[in-house]
Amino acid sequence: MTSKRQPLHEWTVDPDTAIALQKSLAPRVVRHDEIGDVEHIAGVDIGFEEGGETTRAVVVIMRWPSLEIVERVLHRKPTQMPYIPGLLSFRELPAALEAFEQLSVMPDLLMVDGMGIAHPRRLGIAAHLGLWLDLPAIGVGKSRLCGQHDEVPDSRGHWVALTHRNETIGGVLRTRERVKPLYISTGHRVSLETSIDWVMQCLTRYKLPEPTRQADRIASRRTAETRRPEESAAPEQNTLSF
DNA sequence: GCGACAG
DNA sequence: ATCTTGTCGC
Repeated sequence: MTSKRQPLHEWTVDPDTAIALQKSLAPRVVRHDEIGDVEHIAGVDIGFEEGGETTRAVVVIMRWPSLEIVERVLHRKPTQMPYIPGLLSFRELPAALEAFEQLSVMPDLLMVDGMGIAHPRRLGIAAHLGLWLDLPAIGVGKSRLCGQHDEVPDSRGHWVALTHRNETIGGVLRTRERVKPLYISTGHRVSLETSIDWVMQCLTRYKLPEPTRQADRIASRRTAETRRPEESAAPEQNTLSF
């Protein structure tokens, strides 16, 4: 029997409703390790086109530990909510969720561009996505949303705690010397320490871990792959698997 | 009331 | 996030 998972909640574009949802969902986020064998890791990132009118979600699936790309999905969807600090997931997840529906392989771990629980109400985009898909997830942010931290030693692999309201919500990790550190945090079913470990394991020669870096390249850059299909050929095609 | 503010 | 060329430095 195929049972279709019921969605966590109805979507909304109302700020107050979104905040209320975050408060009720945050307690359900699992902050300890509840992760099995990892065969595939997904990198998730969102980009925008036409001045923000269109949201472009990209999911890259990599095999572990080879880190070879085994699948990529690019999905476009009309943007229906503005960017509001703290409500990022409500703007970017709709497109991402539809991208996941296109996958032929479900990953065992997610690495999302943005915060996990390092969020004012402890439900950043990585936590929200992990909770929705019920998959282990790690938040990989490039800048700070909230919380305070000491200066990070300029040595690859070193990190300091990110604290907010008397609680450690993440870690600020130096993934490359002389380069701005990354803000790592639990998304779902992965502890902070394990999250940092996975990020380090996925580093090559760049600032970002491979899953996020690959997704980022495709989502942000307007290259040959990012090219929209010919309007005359297939006007309705907004999804590309390659 | 005054800043701060993921992508 | 996005608009954008070249340029300085490890």
